[in-house]
Amino acid sequence: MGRTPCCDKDNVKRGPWSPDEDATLKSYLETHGTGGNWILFPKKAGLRRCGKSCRLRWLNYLRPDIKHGCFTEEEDNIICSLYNQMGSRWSVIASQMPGRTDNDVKNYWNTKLKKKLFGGKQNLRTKNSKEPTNNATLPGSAASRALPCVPKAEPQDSAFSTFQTQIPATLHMLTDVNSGLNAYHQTWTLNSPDQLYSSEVMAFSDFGASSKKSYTTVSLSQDGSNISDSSSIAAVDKCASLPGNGSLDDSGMFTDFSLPYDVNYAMCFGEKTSEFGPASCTNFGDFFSSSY
DNA sequence: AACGAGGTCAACCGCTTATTA
DNA sequence: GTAATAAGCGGTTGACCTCGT
Repeated sequence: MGRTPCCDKDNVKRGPWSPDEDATLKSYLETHGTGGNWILFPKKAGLRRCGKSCRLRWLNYLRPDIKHGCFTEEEDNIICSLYNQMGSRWSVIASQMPGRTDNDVKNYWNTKLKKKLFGGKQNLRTKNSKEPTNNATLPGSAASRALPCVPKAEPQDSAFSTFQTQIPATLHMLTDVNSGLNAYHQTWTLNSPDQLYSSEVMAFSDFGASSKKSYTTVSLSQDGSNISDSSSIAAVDKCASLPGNGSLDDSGMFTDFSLPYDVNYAMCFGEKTSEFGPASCTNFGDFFSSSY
């Protein structure tokens, strides 16, 4: 007994979208919205596509606020930090970067960032030593069509050099822990590496590893005139600002996280952050190497 | 010039979560 | 309270491209 299919797979077109389909979807969506139901949308719009496919096409590509192009160094930092905190929660990570989609961030991490960070390391989990090097040029394939840019120069002696500088990363974290009512907006500053090992920061770490239910995201509007998703909008509801460097509340969580300190220390958290990495690890790359 | 290897990204799949009846 | 349905999400796949040999 399988799940009932969301559409008749035999009668829907699959594969890449044509410009015509894009135009149809876009114009219909801009005029009528989704009508509150993506499943019915293709029929109403006159598209022979699965509703899920339409939704994905819109959210990941056609939305007007989508940002196409190179990820900035700041975005790199945000992705790395958040990935380290919460793992592959791409929608949450993407929500911190307006115009970026979870798919974008996921692809960027898997194809570029991961290599950028670990490409220079010797003891990677590679079986055939075919791991690309840091200075590999960006292929001019689909990537260069979408991202006509040159890769940033990377020092050869550090797989994680970006993070060895002090990063004033501001990470807008979205959460709604425990009660679902007491999410706080709070700027959090680490003044020393010791704080990363404090009970307070363990709570922060735990936050990263918490279940999906602990996150608050603004749900996708069903109204086409207001379409967005967790990739581009911040959870502004339920958030109140708390000034200063106050500690974490048992029932709440922060949304701003400033890191004026060397983030290497933070990289000793486990990938899923429910556990610490080896005490001996001194940077992100070392941690990952030692984890594999 | 041909071909295989590898990189990239859009799109799909299927599971989980949220919402509605 | 429960079942059905839709939306959301992360993992994976496959087409297309460039590069190296």
